[in-house]
Amino acid sequence: MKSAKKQKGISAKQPPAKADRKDSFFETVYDVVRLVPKGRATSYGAIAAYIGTKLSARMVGWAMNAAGTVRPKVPAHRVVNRNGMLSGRHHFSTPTLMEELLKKEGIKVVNDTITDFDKVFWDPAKELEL
DNA sequence: GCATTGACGAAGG
DNA sequence: CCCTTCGCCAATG
Repeated sequence: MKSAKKQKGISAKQPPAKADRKDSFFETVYDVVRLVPKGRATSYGAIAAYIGTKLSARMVGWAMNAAGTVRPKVPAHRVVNRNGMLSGRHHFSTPTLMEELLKKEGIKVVNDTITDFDKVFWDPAKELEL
């Protein structure tokens, strides 16, 4: 990341690690991810687009960072980047946990990438028909 | 309070 | 076609 000399409102609230269940960008993300059916996967951009902040797909990733801290836990393993790569696998308990979970759900993962991503792809904006 | 980073994505060279 | 840069917003140092 180059230089983002931009900073607006200081953060007065703690990260979603507390799971305050308050209305938050994160909460919406969690809700959508939890709606992802088994054997399917979605992308950060798809979720962001569904929420309306497609330009901030990064924030979705940030929200996922706290996915394991909220209850019930969010199936973050079903969320991958737009290429279908398990970019977030390194953030799990073990780097292999993510692909293991996906494989259990019937998703083929090769080289940290979902082979049939086109088939398992689940777009909330389409499936849920915003 | 400013600088850097981050589980992304699209556009430009 | 591969690599670099920008944008976005929030958190952390």
